[in-house]
Amino acid sequence: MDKTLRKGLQLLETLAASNGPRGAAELGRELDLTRSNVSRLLGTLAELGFVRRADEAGRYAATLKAWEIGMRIMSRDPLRRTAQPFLRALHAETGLNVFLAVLDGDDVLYLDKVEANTISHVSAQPGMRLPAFLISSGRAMLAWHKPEMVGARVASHPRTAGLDRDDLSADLTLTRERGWAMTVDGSREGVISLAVPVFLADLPVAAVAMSGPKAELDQKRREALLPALLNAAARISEALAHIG
Amino acid sequence: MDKTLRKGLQLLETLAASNGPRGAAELGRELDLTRSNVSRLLGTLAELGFVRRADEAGRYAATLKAWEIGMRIMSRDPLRRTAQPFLRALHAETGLNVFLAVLDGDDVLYLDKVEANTISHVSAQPGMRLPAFLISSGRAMLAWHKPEMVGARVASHPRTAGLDRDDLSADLTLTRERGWAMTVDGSREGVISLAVPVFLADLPVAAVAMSGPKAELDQKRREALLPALLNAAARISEALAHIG
DNA sequence: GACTTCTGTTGCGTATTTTGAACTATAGGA
DNA sequence: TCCTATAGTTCAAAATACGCAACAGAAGTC
Repeated sequence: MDKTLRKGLQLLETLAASNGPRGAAELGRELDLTRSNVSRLLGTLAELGFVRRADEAGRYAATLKAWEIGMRIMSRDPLRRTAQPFLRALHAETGLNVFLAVLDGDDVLYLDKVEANTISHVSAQPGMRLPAFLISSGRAMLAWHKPEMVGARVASHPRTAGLDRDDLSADLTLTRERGWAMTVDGSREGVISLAVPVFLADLPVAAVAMSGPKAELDQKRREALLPALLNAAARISEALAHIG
Repeated sequence: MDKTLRKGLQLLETLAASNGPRGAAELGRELDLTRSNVSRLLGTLAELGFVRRADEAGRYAATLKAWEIGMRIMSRDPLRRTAQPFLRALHAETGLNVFLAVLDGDDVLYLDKVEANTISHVSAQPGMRLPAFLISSGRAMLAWHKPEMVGARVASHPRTAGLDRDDLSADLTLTRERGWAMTVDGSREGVISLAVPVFLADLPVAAVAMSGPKAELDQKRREALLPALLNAAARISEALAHIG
């Protein structure tokens, strides 16, 4: 059960998702807790260093401690570790933004990104979630799942605006047949994205994606770039198999 | 007080620092908790998604949930957000690895890094901590602190191997006079690192550092690169002042 | 400026919650 | 095969966290 731990972590999570510092009453209303309860929880979270008083008025903000702990976890992640050199090579070869993503529930979670060091505000960032159907990485992974499982997900997910179930189904079939996924204006207007799944024991455990401006990626260019993407994903799959 | 929250977060932290999956008894010994207590805490952490059973034997490992939450926190960090474009510009101008770091207690905490996309295993990674005295970023920030405060830190810190207090004190004075810090073989053998503090309201709140191989960075090259570093730090300070 | 209504924090008594020992079950090693 | 690890569960005892109320202060309103 451990109710206190539950509430404390929920509180931390809420604070992490908040834009600015927040007070106890406000947080209490959002989480259905009393002011005094929230106040005390914030006090202990502050003692532990996960939170700090931002105002003299008693509003709190999340510190970087959770980030630090999270980075330590991520630094050991075997998927990211084995994939990273291949992602860098792929970026070097294509000049495009390169992503590594996994499927978590109905979302895609971005694990890594290699981008040009120019100031290009890519929408997808490591740590972000996006609905799997909208983006190429998600479709690449879904295409290798059982159709009935995918169907259930389409039906259950609310954000299917402008996306017919049959269209999606057809796209996934096509994706699986040709071996790669593509979305146009998926995560961001004017962006084309290509993705290929990474397999471990015949399961699509991740996806490698690369994206660039629509104007730059005409069909000829895409065809020229695809082999590098397919190769990168294949080599990551192979490397994963050797690790375990 | 909130003892349960305390223990739960301590458990998560320990698990995040562990190399592989760990069992309840083992963790209990390390944290002075009973097996049943740890077992229950792990159960709720698993329910909340922060931890998962890695073995069928009942050993647990941290998931990426803490990382995800942490990344959401970091994505809003004003220091990193304002610094990032300048760090990228500095990297583009110099070709060196560029770092952003803050001082936390006796350690330096790396917030960001811009490096060449080639496979170069830099020792410092975002999220990592290193003793402030050892590395240029730390010295850059310490040099603008009150000497007595620094002295207390030197005395208290155990890892002062091969580092005389007077030598350090002299180096900090020199650093402050010339406006930048330098370490040779600081974080890693064969690496030279240069750093300059970033100020907010006359306090050294961060440091920008850049590093490269000793062979590449002779004095002539260093003198050529320094203005870019000083300029980057100054512009970040200025940008910070405009934000608040 | 006085008033009203928020805010965060803190005692305190109650009762909910957590706790640790004992117990079961299972797995690995000698 | 036994022995000793392990993890997980039950239950009564007790420590703990809870909400209410009270207080102090801030912020907005008339």
